[in-house]
Amino acid sequence: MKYWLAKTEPEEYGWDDLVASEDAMWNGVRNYAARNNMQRMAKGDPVFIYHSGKKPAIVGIAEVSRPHYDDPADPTGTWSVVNVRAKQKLKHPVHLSTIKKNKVFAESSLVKNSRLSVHELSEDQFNEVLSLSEKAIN
DNA sequence: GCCAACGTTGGC
DNA sequence: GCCAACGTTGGC
Repeated sequence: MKYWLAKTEPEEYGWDDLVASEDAMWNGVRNYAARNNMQRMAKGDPVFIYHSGKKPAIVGIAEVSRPHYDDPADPTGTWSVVNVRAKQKLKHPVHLSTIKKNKVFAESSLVKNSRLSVHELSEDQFNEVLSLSEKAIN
């Protein structure tokens, strides 16, 4: 099992939209590194949903409900999508500022490549996010 | 709103 | 194949 994090702009499509749609096609990724990560997702892998923007933070957990397939909106066949399903909102959002201060994430692409929209996390990092989400101030 | 970092494009 | 110019993303 692998662990993932997918970024989204909450004004465009946020956690609440994902909950409402029940099973959503995660589309619009137009970056090779992010696409390659999506192609490595397996059904059932956990995916943190991250809101970028004013208060960047991880807000909830979803899971891959369908592994990658061709983006139906892309006639060239270059880009992929997956389907994800919301599982659980985090008790408290885990802010990027917290992640940056935490040495477990020092080598993470979350810190080193802020522009990447789909990241893989280690098991330790995944568990650290879960643990941080239990704290009101993080 | 600004700007740094990154990715892509296109000229050579 | 290199690299300058440009566009975009996302944190602050």
